[in-house]
Amino acid sequence: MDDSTAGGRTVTLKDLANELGIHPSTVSRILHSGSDVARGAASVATAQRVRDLARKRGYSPDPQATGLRTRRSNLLGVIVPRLSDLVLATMYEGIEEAAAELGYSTFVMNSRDDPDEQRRKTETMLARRVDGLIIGDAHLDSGLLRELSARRVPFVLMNRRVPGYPSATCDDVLGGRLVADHLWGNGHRNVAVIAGEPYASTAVDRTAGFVDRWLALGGSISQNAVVWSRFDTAGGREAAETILTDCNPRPTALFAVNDFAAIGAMGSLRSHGLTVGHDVAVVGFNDTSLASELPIPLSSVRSPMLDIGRTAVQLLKQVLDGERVESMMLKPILCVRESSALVVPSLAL
Amino acid sequence: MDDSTAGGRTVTLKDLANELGIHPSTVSRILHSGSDVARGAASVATAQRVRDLARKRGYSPDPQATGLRTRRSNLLGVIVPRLSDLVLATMYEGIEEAAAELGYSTFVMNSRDDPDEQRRKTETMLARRVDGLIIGDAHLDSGLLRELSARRVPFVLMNRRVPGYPSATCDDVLGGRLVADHLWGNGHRNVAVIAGEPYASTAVDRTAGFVDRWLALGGSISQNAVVWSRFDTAGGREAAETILTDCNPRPTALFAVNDFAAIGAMGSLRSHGLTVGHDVAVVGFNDTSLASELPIPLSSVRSPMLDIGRTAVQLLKQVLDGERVESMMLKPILCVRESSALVVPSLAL
DNA sequence: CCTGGCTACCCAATCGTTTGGGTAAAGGTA
DNA sequence: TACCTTTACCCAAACGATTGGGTAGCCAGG
Repeated sequence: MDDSTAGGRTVTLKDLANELGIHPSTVSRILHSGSDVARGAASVATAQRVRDLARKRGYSPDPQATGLRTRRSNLLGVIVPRLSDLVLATMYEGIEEAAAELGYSTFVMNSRDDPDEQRRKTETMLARRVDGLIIGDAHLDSGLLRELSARRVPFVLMNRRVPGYPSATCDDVLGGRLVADHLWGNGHRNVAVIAGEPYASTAVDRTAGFVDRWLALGGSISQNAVVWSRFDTAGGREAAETILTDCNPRPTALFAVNDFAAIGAMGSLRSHGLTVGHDVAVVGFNDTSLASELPIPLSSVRSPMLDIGRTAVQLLKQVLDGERVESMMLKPILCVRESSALVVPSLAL
Repeated sequence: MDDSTAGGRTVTLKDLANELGIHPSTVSRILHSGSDVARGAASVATAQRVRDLARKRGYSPDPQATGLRTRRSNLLGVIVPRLSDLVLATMYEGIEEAAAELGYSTFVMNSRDDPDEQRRKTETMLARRVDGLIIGDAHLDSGLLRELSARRVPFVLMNRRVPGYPSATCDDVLGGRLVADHLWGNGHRNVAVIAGEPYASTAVDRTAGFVDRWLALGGSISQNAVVWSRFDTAGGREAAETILTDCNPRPTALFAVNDFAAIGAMGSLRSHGLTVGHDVAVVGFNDTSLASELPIPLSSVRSPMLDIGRTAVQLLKQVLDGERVESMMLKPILCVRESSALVVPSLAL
């Protein structure tokens, strides 16, 4: 009577078959095959009776049994640095949606960007027999990816890319370029970059996109105007402090490759008596929902986070189907707000 | 040679048994039983050989097969309104940790606080044969909970409570009280509350805790000084607008039951030319990492989000073990910052 | 009448583990 | 020596679904 599984007594194929006086295999074919197979398996009338009873009894196939037999779990593993990072959480929402549409369920785990944890979590996922992995915390120098490749584990990268592996990312280089164009166009000639973690392609690409374009426009950027930092507010604050100390004359604009770092930087500027948007322009990246809500609304590059998540699922699906896949880079757009809206008069040409 | 499961050819109990010339059941007992059973099952020497080989071959038991046999999946389902809400994401981190320690893996799904989605996601979880559910999006008037109870689905609530069901929450009433004491102590006598969604216990309890204490202190709060709102910045902004229009004289302090709503309110105050912390005090709730980083750092009630997640897992474990459980309410503390630090001189007694 | 081809099913093995019930051999006791 | 315990294993039946291979009965064509 009592059953330890959540939901109590569950109905099996055999139950349905017994009740209708037919064989379980017939029921299986009717319920879980394309209509082509189902057609050959039973008469239209029987098929209808089976489907009706299944609905009435609330039959739902046991994924463990199915998985055991078919060797597929319909489970996707997702690894992110931390889900409390708004960016990754939003991408995950996209993943969840797209995965559900394809009949997959998803696991998420946090790796905190720690290589040991990355490895541990990956193994946990594989032990759970996921069909494939979406890796949202790839490091540029990762040996783990090579290893997974060698073990023929199906996976795709998300958010961060690593050359040689399929990935769904924002076109971060373009994003950086947009910011360079914007700041240059507003008359800035002395800028600095809060560049993020050097192991993350997001940071590297955004920085490179910015710097390369800046140089192409005829600008120059000194060594110590590019400061690598953590992605959080504290990291941004520290980086800004460094810039304010090291750069002389003080830059008129700051590009932070991440909104949180930008917010930290704004805090630092404020405590130096500088007004963001007036004395120093600031631009962030990702356009998280906070950017527009800040006292001085933050200009930010909007990356299509939800779509990146969805795209990652589609790519992984292709990998699982044995198709060849191309990495996808989704286009960002720049949202200019008060933090960088002003043209620098003294420098305007 | 090729194997559709991630990780390629996997080692089974039978493989190990064959290689050692013993029976799979013996291997199973050695590897997956308490040392008491294992002792009776094989000689110490054999046990050691088995364990060594298992390690060497990288054996990991197939959870589908295990689940099929034991009727337990070691999977926990977690349902939250949205993972892109920092509060829930942080709680989930606690869940993930605690669950891993107990050998469980966790699924998360977003319900967007929509009753249909809640029901759908719940069914999806049950179809996956989770052993139990952690429900982070309970509505006070939910029929779903009654139904799950009737179906004897093991579950606990997290973050929001509903009388009659076990839950792990912050002591929200206390949180509200702390804010009342603080504002009253700073001389405020005319306050308003941005109360959140009336279907969430967090909103209701924080508001009630505040209001009841306020009255107990001898204060009074008019009807239209309590405004229900969404939990996000837009909701907070609108609520603040309402308050500024409807309340005369203008309140000297605002308590928002959620940091994001508080941030929205701060925005609204600013656009009315009011300085937060000077003209109007603002206090939020949850002490999300942003609170302290805002230009005017936000006072906020810190709730132990990570621990709430961990506690939820422990409670669910107890439910699964058939033990009786008591709801847990974790203590919050108030972090006073610039947004509400000033004493109101004109009103100080 | 025989053959061939449907239609509408059934049969049984299989996936990897777990677990209740053996049992043969060794050792101890009366 | 007969009998009882251990020890150290083996055996086989599940769990629920899938799937390659039947097959009985019917109809049509030659």
